[in-house]
Amino acid sequence: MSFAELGLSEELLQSVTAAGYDTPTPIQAQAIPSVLMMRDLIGIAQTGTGKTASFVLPMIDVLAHGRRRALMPRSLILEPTRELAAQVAENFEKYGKNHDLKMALLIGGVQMGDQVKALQEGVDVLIATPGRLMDLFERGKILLTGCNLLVIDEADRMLDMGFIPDIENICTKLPAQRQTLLFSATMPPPIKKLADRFLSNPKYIEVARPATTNTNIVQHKVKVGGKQKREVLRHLLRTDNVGTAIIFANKKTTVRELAKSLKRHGFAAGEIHGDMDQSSRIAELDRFKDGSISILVASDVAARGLDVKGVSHVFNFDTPWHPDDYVHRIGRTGRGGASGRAFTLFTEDDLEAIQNVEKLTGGPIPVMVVDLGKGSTSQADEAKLDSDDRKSSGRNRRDKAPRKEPVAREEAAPVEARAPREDRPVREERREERAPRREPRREEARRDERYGRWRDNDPPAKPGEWNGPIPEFLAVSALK
DNA sequence: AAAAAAG
Repeated sequence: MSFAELGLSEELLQSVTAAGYDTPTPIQAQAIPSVLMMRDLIGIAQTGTGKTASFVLPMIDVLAHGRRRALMPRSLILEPTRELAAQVAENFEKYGKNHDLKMALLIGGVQMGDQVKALQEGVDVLIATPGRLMDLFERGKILLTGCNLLVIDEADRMLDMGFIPDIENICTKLPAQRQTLLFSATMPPPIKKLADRFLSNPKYIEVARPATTNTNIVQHKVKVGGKQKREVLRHLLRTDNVGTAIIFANKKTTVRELAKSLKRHGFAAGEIHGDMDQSSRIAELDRFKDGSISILVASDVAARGLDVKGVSHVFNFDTPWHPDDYVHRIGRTGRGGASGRAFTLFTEDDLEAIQNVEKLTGGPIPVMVVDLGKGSTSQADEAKLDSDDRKSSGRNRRDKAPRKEPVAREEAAPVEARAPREDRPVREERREERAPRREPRREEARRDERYGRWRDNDPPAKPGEWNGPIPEFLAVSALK
């Protein structure tokens, strides 16, 4: 299976090749033809599965023909966080470089001026977080009546963040006759309801079981006394061949203090959390991406969807309170088939949280014993932890190979020098099974039908005249 | 128990 077989245009294939990709991931293989056919779509996929390109690529082709109009964006992508929105925008730039497309990134924390200006000049694609979008809408800077393609990304995250009423609100402002794509890692009932209400006859694609963790990631948990946390972390950073690491903490204050502490100890560390202004957030992320810093201490603002290449390690300085967050956090490593390592520090108080994580991920996480040379962790502790595992995982445990001994018990001797960048885990191109092959001839026919509807030949609309398909509400009122 | 998002 290659990108060329999915029905994408030549220009687009060129930019995909230029970006270094030749084989679509499973979600791309399944979603792209469907999006090109203008079908609604529900995509159940974890981050790191190539989900973003699965809607960005076909959208570029869909939008390639058509007119921009002032204040009337032609498509809208909703993202839960500013960073994710910016990341999607980067994707549009990367793959859309051979196309004449204008986009606007509508996120909070930055000046409105440029965003308003872009809207006035007309954009093909709007990438937005809900708050700023609503704000600009209420100020009359956007008309959503021409927006017939909507992407709701990370829907479950939106739910967690209380955005669902906003999303519903926004949906009602878009033309009823439109294409809607909804992506989510899980399908809790409120998301199901949202999909039932705003999508019609969607194609359903599921590429990875929700709440399972990537098998490329080697996981460990490390029991620590509260006071040893930083020391244990530093030890692991020095001895586990760490190339690039994200360290998650539960609180913004912890993030700040930990970053400061690590810097004091000579680590090239930075920080990211929601109390920082947007420009610092972007700057820190850039420093991390370009290698100026090798360690990023983060709150859960960076837990989901953030795509930084070559992150060798994820450390949970705090055990996450919600097991979902664990899955998302460690998913920042082992991306795109690369290998990764994830360590979770836990204290006596975190036993329940750890058990919940293990229930979700489907097995006990092997214990890593860190000996700081002061007799901090004893065999007795390990034995006790092992019995905790047995309690928590119940009958699942019988199905698994016993893993009572740490899989990778490390030598305690500190190694000061960090591994050179070349020693980082190498990304392997490992693709899973392909979607069934499509017959090209049928595919072409469907595309033509669609283009007839949306592309080249539409006469220009006069002001106030509806140019697209007849909106549902008009059709309904005509029947009455 | 927190974090995120509008200002």
